[in-house]
Amino acid sequence: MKIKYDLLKKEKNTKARLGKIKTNYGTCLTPMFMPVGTRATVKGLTPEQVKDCGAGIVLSNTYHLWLRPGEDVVAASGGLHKFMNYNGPILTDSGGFQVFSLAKNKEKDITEEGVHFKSHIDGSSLFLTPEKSIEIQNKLDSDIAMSFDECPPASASYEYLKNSLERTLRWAKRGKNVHSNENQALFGIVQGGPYEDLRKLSAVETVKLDFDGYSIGGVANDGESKEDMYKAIDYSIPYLPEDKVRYLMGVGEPIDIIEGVIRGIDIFDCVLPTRIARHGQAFTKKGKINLNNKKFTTDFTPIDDNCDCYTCKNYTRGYIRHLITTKESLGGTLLSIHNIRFLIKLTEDIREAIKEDRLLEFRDQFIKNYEIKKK
RNA sequence: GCGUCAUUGGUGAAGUGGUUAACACGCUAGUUUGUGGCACUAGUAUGCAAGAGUUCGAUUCUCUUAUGACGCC
Repeated sequence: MKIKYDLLKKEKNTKARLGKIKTNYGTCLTPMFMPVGTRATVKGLTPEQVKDCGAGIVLSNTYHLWLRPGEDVVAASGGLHKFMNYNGPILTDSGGFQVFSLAKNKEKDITEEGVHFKSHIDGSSLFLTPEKSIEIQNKLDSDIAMSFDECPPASASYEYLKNSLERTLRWAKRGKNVHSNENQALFGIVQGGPYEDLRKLSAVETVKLDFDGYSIGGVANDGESKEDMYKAIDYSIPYLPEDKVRYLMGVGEPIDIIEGVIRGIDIFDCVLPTRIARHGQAFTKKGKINLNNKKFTTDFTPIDDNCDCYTCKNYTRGYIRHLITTKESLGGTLLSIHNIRFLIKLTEDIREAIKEDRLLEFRDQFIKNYEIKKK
């Protein structure tokens, strides 16, 4: 079975939705946050720890698994779920983001046929096409595959974005034509930067191709402003079907998740909780804190008051600071557990607020608490 | 006891008779949004063992003292 999305409720005062995604590996409620496990592992965490955080879908990455260990190795092991011992749903990103980060000369490296990369491992020349990306994902056997798109930088011009999204549409069609895994859903990606007509064009044309779900891409990169991110969502959502999942790629920050849900987004993913964890930072209801800061040396309280995560139930700020400053890997693990749980709990709270039609009040209250501590 | 050499920030250390004493680590703070994992950015010695002298000017030259290493009796 491919995935199935059920729309359970629409919030009265916003475009927020409550939904359910059914997959072969379980059912998840939306809005939802998906932890990122680029190389078939959420860095520093066992699958059990990821599940204990309340995770539904976990992300992995086509580009990285293509290079190492190779999609045939994963397929030989019995597919990605068996390979990484994760029995929940998995979504694979197409490698489109690596177009953004690895193709140095956009004009030259990105062609109609595909994208030329330099391997980040050994510098060798690589060529990835929409067909190749989908074939790899078919073999990886994730539950949801993503179309291969170009994720242009926020600084790209209108002309560039227009040409880019039109090419991404052609790539989406090519990818869909070769998609052959009956157990795997395929999502299309809407591009177009912060421009209303481009987002509309991209959304309308992508929906015509009839995907199992739709993403909004090209946001939250390269220093894009929050205003532009919200515009990208607002200009795309009206053209997406109500009975399909909507996925905002690469977001992120607690505030942006709330604002995204208000604008009609169902699922999110982001490296932020695990990346900042490895660098010693933690989300709290009062804002982000940096456990590297000296003031936490003798702070023997949990990271966040009343947090129900394993880390907060068992460890103190002072101990975690010690692990972080001595570069013990357990520090990153404990902070990753907390940060992932924080974002998942946030989406759980958002779902409760939607049930009671009080999402806007929930947002205002969250912002009030989150910014006080920032000073 | 005599002789030789050394003494630069929290640490390892470079260096020069003349504006801001290199670099690294550490430390302090900040950044991080479909991960090129463990990174990046910024700040961090009003002082070069102490004292005196030479000089327009000394961390850099001279002397004394202190401490240390090595050698000799």
